Amino acid sequence: MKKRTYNCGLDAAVDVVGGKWKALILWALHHEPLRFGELRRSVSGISEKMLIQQLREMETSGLVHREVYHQVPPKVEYSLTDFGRSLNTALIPLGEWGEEHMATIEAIPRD
Amino acid sequence: MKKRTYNCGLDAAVDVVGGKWKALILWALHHEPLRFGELRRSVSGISEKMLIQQLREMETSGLVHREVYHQVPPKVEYSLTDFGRSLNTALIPLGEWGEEHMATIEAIPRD
DNA sequence: TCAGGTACTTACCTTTTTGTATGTGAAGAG
DNA sequence: CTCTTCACATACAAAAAGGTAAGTACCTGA
Repeated sequence: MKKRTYNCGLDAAVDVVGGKWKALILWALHHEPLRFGELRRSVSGISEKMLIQQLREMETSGLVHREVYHQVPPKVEYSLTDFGRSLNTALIPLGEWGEEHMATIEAIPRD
Repeated sequence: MKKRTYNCGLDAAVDVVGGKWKALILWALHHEPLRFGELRRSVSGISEKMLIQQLREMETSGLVHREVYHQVPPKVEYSLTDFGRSLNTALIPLGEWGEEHMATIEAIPRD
C-alpha cells in the first residue's frame, strides 16, 4: 500500500488486498475466527513474520479485528470485520474464475 | 508469476492479474482495442518499459492478443481475448467494491 | 530441568518488482 | 536538416516485498 489516489476502484481494491498473502488470510478467516497459531497452520507456507505483518496491515485497513484474551497462555483471535467480509464477497467471482481456469493458468510458461 | 501449483482459485487468479499494472491494462482494453501509444496515454503513469513488459506477459498468459500491421509508421493493436474478457468480468465486483469504499481506502494510514 | 506451546519482535539478507534513461530505425512534418 | 512519432529494447539503479533465523517472556507437562 503506497498510493493515495486511484484511477479506478479496482486499483484501490488491489492496493488493499494485494501481495502474496492477504487474500489467502482473508479466505482462511472466512468461516470462523482463528488464533495466530491456527492461522499460521492454515495458511501453508507463511512465516510468522509475514503473517503478523499482513495481519497488522489488514487491521489498520479495517479488514480484520484483533481480540486479545488476557490469559495464560496468551490467546489472540483474528476475525473478519463487515468490511473484510464485503471484500471477501467481492473476491468470490475472481476465485471462481481462477478455479475454472486453473489448468490453463498452470500451463502458462514461466520464465 | 512464479508458481505452478495453487491452493485456491484466487491464488491462481492473482498470479495472472497481479502486480501494479495488469488490471489497469485490462480495464483500458475493455472497451476497444488500443495501439501501444494509445495504451501508454490511457494508463496514466506507466512507463514504456513496464507497459511492454506487462503486455508480453499478458500475451503469453493468453489474456491479450497482439496484432501487427505491417505499415509505415508501424501499427500494433492490442485487444482482449475471450479469456481476457472473462477475467475482466470476474474483476467487476472487485472494482465496484473498490469504487464503493474508495474514500475509506484512501483514508487508511500508510506506513 | 528441559522441551514445547503461546504470540509475537528484531536484525539481516535475498529476490522481485518497478523506475529512469538512453538507443534504434524508418518516415513524415516543418 | 532537425524534430517528432511509431513501437519497442536494453542497461542500470532504486525500491519494495519476501524469507531466515534468532530472541523474548511466560507457563505447562514430563
